Amino acid sequence: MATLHELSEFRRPLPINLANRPTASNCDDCGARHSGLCNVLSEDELEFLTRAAQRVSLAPGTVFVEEGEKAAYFYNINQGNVRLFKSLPDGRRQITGFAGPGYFLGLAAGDNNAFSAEAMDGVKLCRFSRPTLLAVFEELPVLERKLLNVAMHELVLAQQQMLLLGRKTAIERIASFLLSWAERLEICPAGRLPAPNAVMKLPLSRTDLADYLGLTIETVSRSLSQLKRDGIIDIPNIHEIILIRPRALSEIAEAAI
Amino acid sequence: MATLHELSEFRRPLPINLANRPTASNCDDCGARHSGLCNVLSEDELEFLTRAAQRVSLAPGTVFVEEGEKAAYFYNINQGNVRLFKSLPDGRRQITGFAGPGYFLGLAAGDNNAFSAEAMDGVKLCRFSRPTLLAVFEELPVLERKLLNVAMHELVLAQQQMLLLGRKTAIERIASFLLSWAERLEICPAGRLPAPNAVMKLPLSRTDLADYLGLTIETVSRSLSQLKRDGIIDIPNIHEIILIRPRALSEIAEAAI
DNA sequence: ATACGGTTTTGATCCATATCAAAAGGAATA
DNA sequence: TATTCCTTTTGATATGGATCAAAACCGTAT
Repeated sequence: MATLHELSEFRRPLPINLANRPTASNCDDCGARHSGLCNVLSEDELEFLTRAAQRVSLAPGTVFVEEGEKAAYFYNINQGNVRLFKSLPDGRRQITGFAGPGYFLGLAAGDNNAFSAEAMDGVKLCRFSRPTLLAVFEELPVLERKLLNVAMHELVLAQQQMLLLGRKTAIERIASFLLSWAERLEICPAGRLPAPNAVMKLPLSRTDLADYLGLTIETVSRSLSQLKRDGIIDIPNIHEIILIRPRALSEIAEAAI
Repeated sequence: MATLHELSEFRRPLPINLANRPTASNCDDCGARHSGLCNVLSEDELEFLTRAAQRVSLAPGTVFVEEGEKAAYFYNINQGNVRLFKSLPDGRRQITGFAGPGYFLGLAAGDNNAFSAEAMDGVKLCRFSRPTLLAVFEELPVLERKLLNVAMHELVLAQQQMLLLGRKTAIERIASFLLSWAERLEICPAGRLPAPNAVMKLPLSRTDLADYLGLTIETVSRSLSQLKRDGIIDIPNIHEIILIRPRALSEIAEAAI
C-alpha cells in the first residue's frame, strides 16, 4: 500500500487525494491531514489514477467551472479553497458549498454543470476529463464506490442546508454554520460539540457567509454581534471565532424547545 | 434482455424499478412509463436483485424512514408518492423532495438517516437492507454506477433548491416550482418549456407546497392567485394548474432582467 | 504618522412575507 | 338540502430581515 506521503508534493506535485473531506487522522509521515483513496488503492492503482489527471494551478478569483457549460471535468482539490455557487441574472448569488484540500468536485452535474466554482485563494488541483474517469471506473471499481460515498455525504449536507435556508432564522443559521464549520475543521468529531472556548479560523468574507446562508452581510454581522453580546462566542478578529459556549450555540442551531 | 413488463405486477408484484425518475418513453408492452435497471440488467441479474428485496405496502401517512435513526434500508418506490422532509423540534418542517414511482430512496444517509419519509397515499415499494444491497454491488457493479448517477442527479436538484430557498422571492419560488413540476411530470423534456396551456396535475396540499418552498400556506396561495390574476396560469381546481404562458413563468422563475 | 480604499459594524427605515383572523369553498355525512 | 369539518383564499396587521446610510475598523501605501 502506498501512503499518501510517498505520492506527496515532496516527490511529485499535486498528488491524487480523492475524498470529500479530510479525515481526522494525521499522516504518519508528514503530520499533515490527508485522506482518501490512499487507504483503498494499491500503489499501482494510484499510479494509474494519477496518470489520468492533469495538474492545474489557479490564481485567486479564477472561475474554473461555469454553471450551465458542458460538464467536461471532475476535480480534486490539493491546495487552497474553492467556493461553489449558483447565480441569478440580476447578480443574486447562492453559495452551495466550500471545497478545500481533499475535496472531490464536479458530482453535481448532468450534461451541464449545475454550479460555478471559483478559487478563493491560490488553488492547486487535479483535473480528470469525465470520459477518462468513467473509463478508469472499469479498472478501479473501488473508485466508483468511493465516489458514491462522496455523493451520498454531499446529499446529507445538501439536505441540512435546505432545512437551514428554508426554515431557520438568521441567528439559527449563523449558529448552525459555526458548528458545521467546526466539524469541517475537525475541531470536533462529526455530530459532537466542540470543547468550550475552542478557537476556529474562519477564512471567509462576510459576503461569502451571507451568500452561503441566504442572508445579507448586515444581518450576518448583526447576528454574530448578538452571539458575542450574549457571551456565546468571541470574535478576536474578523477571521477568527472562539466558541465560548458551544452548547448554547447548539441549542440555538437546533431550535431546541 | 428482460423488459420491465415481464417483471411487472401482472406477473409478479412490486417489480424492481431502480431509477431516480421515470423516463420519457412508454413501455412497449403495457403503455405505462417505466424506467431504470431493466435497460442495463439481464433477466438473471434482475431476478437476482429482486430476490434481495422485500415488498412492502404502506398506508397513507405512514412514516417509514425516521430522521436520525440508524439507516437500515434503501427503498425503491413502485406505486404512490412519498414526501421526504426534515423537522425542527418546534414543528417547523422542510420538505427536501418528493418521490414517486421509479424513484430510489435512501442515498442521503451516512450511518443515520438525514431525512424522514412519509407515504402521501397508498405506497408500494421494494426495500433492500443496506448491507444486502452493498453485497449485491459485488455481483452487479452496474448497479453502483446507476446509483452514482441517481445521486449525481439528486445533487443537481438539491443545488437548484438551495438557490430557490436562499435567494428567490415567493413568486419566483412558485414559478420555479411549477416549471420543475412540469418537467417531473414529463409535460416537457428537461430544460425545455411546456407548451402554452399545458395542463398539470398537482397532487399536493398547500401545506406541502409551503414546506417545500420555505414559505407559509398563505404566501403560496397569494402567489398562485397573483399568477392567475396576471393571466400566466389558471387554477381550475386545487389540484390542477394550467400553464397558460410558460414563457412568462420561466422569466419570473429565472429572474430574467 | 497620515491618508486612502475596502470591509465590517452599527443605526434608521422600509418592505416582503409572516402572523392573526375571518370568510369562502369543497367534500363527506346526516 | 343542510350540517360539519377541513382546506384554501382573502384581508388586516406585525415583524424579521432587507435596504439605505454612515461610522468604525483595518490593512496598505505614502
